[in-house]
Amino acid sequence: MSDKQVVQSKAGMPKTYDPSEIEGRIFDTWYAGGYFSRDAGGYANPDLDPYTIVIPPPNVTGTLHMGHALNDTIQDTLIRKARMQGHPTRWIVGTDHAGIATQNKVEQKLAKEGKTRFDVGREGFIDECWKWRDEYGSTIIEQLKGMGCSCDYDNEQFTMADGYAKAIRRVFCDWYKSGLVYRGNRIINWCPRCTTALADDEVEHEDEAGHLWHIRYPLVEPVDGLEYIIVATTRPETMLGDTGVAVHPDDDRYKDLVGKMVVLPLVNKEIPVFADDYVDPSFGTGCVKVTPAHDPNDFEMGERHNLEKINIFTEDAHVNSNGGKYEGLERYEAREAVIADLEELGLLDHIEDHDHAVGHCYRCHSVIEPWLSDQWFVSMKPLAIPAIEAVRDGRVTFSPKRWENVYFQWMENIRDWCISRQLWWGHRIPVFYCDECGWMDALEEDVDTCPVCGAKVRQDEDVLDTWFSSQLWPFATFGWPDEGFEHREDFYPTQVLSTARDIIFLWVARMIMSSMHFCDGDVPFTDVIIHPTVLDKIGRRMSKSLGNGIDPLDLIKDYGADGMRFGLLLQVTGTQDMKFDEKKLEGSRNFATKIWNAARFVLGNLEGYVPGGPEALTDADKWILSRLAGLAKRLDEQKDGYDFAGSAHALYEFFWNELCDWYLEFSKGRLREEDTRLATQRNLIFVIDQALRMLHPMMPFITEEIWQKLPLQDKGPSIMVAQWPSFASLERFVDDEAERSVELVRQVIASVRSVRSRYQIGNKVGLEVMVKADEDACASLEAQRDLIAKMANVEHLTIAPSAEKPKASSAMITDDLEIFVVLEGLVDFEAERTRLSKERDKLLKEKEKLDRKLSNEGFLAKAAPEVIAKSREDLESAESSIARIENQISELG
RNA sequence: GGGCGAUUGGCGCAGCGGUAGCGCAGAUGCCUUACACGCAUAAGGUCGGGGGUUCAAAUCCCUCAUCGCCCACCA
Repeated sequence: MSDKQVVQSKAGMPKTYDPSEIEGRIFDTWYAGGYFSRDAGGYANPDLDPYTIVIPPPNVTGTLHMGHALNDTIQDTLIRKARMQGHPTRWIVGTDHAGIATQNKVEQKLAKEGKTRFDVGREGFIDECWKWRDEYGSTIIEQLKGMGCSCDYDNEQFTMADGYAKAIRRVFCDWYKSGLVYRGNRIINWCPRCTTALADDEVEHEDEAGHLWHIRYPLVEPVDGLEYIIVATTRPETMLGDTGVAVHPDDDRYKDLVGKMVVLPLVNKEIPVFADDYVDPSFGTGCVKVTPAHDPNDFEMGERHNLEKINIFTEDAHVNSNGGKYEGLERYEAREAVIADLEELGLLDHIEDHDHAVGHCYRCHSVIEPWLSDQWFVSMKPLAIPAIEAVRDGRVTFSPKRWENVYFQWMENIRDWCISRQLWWGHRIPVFYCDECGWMDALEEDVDTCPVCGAKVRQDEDVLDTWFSSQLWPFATFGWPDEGFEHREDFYPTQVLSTARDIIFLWVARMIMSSMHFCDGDVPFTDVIIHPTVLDKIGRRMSKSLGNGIDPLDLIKDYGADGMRFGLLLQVTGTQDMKFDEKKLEGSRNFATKIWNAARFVLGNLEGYVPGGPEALTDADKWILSRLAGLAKRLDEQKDGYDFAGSAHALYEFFWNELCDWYLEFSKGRLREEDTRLATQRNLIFVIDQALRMLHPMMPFITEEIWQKLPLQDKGPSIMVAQWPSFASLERFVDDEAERSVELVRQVIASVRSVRSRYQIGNKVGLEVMVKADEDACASLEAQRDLIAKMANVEHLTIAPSAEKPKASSAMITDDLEIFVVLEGLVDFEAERTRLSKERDKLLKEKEKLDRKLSNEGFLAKAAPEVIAKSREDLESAESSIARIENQISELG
């Protein structure tokens, strides 16, 4: 309580940073300032290259999860830095209509009211979807704002928006006319619950424990006494649609059977035995039952051998009228029934356990049914070739690089893409049919009547795969195919595409293909960042069913948006997974408070301040400025590597371990002295200003809040548009000598503290200390004796090359110094001896290693000269330390 | 069946060719008037096993093991 009063009298800042009070207010000022737009409220430099990012559009079905929080933080960090560097920036934001996902949600909602989509009809259902979108779409945008994301909110995109629909139509029609889009009757992946086709990569395969049923198919006429052959299958119910049995052409066991007929049990139909290379004689019995309508391989064989294709399932996976007495049974009921009947007939030879991969719908997890139907496809190979080339030659690079191999592997084996979906929510396929004269065409504008015969036409009932629309995101969001896209050099290609690894195929690859196709071969983005997947703290995927998901907004509430962002970025190393434990954010929240308090300290010590640039009066000043330059260098250097954890660590260390732990402490005494106060104030302000700018992209809110309070000259309206501190702008401060000098000071202070701790001497007890060192070191220390006196509470400090150890004292030996702390009546000589001996033994081991190394001829002959020199130096230093320690030990008597 | 990733102090992670670092937890002492979401000090690791390359390996290569991902039409 008294704390607060002290605080108010200082800088009007509470002593713990409270983000909830600040974040919303700051976000509003950013938005009002127009900094999220391309010209950054007038602060962008139009002469610089544009920097653009398109956000991976979240599904309107849901709210943002930890993966989004991470991904969007990464993007915001990048775009904010680019903006501060002066680039015209634009971060395109928007949502994806998410065909199946949304349709499912809305169907569930209707189900709760006891209705199906058929009750409300196609139009009514689509209306419901729009309502859903209006509700959840805004939630997502609010979440993004809560995280501090600096998106171009005034230009929000949606994959079902009118303009976007134009792009879809153009693409579809263009590809249709060039033959890349075609209609075909093929085996596709059918989800019987969603009642729609799916693309191959929308199917998730999982190994499941199953069985291999061995079934006897009687021969019409016995061959050499053989009355039946045995087929092995994992799906006995599909036998209802069998139209042949295949064996390998070179399989001697069955050679004589090729061309013969067998009787398909239960169906009592004669089907042929034929030979096909596809069959693996070593698997099962070497005889394969062939169901062309329900298995992709069987389909191919059926094509090769002109077999009939009998569909035995309805769209919801029940046996249809082709299944005879089994009609109406659900597929697994049918399996039971078929097996029971075979058993009864004595045709079930035996059953083996057999694990196999079963496909599941990526949306509802139902088991996929391979199903023969008419669908629309995109021929992918021609599109893939230039897209592979673009990554191969580095026009697009992945980070981490290893994902490029994943991309290549998929792209080089790419198969045609089934793009039609039997859904209502989505872009309806723009193909029109005339049932009168048979005319059909893909059209960019709707038509009612047939241009050939004038009869009424109908539009294709199906909609397009959601990914068909999201693949156009990098150019459709900029107005393509309209006139505005002529200014595409202002934003296309974009710079960075940051996303999760699980949509490399579904989305990233397809964006590269379609964008290059429609944008004169130009890639849609140059850098792809594949960020780690956020797992729970014990390494499981976060999911609704496990209930282990975390809402970013809850984290923001507890740790602040900055705390959450920084905590996440600290974990973005090159690995593929990130085990996330909320506790990990504590350090980042504490870091925010640390910075807050550093600012509180500086702002509370501004009496007599007159604005001005940094003044490097002392080594301590030179040191912190040099370290600041070092930080800028570190951040500059990693700009291409996307080492977010590395940058975050560098910032953390600078603020906490250099600025707060040392420079702030150094400055305490100097702020009280008339002759040093102003320079110290100016240095503090300068360093904090620059460091806050460097931290801003990662922790936007707290940096803005503090920065606004800094008494800077000619500062702009927001740190968001303040100049980014490049290394070049700070290079003049690099000062190795000052860094060495302060290092000596730190050694003395740390040594004295160590002695204090060992002898349990309170900080309030002033000590007598002597430091022995060479002339140069003594000169450095002498110039900074006030700092040592203050920070180590030394009452009498002697610094001299000839300093001698007082009898009653504890000695500390460093590489450069001998430090004696006088301890009248306190010294435990035995303990001192033990400690110094341990210290010496450690050094002896080190010396031994170095000796061995330096007497190794191979090392001397082959190692780099600087490495050898370093080893020599280390040896010298170790030897010197050993000698001095031994000297101390012998003096202890 | 292929491919990728992980394996470093109790826990979570850096380091990726020159004698092991960070955060958290734990220990000890401190309300040192910016901060107890803090300060100080000390302790803690033969870098999964084995082999190889090299003057030198946590770091490169091979192999094994464990865990986890992805891709694949063997019914």
